[in-house]
Amino acid sequence: MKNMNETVKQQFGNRIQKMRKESGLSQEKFALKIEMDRTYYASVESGKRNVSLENIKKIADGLGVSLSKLFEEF
Amino acid sequence: MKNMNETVKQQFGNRIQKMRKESGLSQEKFALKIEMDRTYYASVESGKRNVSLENIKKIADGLGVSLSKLFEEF
DNA sequence: CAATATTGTTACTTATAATCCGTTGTGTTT
DNA sequence: AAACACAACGGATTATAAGTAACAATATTG
Repeated sequence: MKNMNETVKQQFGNRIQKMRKESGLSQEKFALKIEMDRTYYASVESGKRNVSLENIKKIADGLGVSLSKLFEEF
Repeated sequence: MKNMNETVKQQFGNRIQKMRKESGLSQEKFALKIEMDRTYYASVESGKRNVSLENIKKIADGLGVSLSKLFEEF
């Protein structure tokens, strides 16, 4: 089993950071794209936020992936 | 595309309701199992709540499925 | 080096998620 | 009918997610 010691918040943050980087956008550009505050998005990426379903959806949409894709290794 | 007019909250509520019913547990029994308030869980199922990642995870665990499975049609 | 872009963090307010109490309605079983 | 199980709803309170601002720290580029 992977990521046994990581919280789901940290797993989620790591996952979206990886995908955002692959998209070539900075945190700021990405946050702007999905109409989310840059510092808030940064704290989500760093695993500090217990983000809600609607914001999870916003992020998935911004990354251009489905929720199942976003969570595929969870 | 399915569920074009449904909000993600409604989709999520419908999805977990279907899976919870398949498990044979009542809302109350399931809520007790995952240590969540019965009335709160009911409102999540009815699509009224913007539930957070940690509670999404709790529900997935209670249903015995991964997050990717939970979101597989999203 | 300086200048710029990008990310990190702290602290704060406000919006709302989450919890808790009860009540109401509906179906079904006896 | 009563008794029971289950689900839907309301209101009030508490906990915390969401959103914002200022500034620090760390790359990256010229």
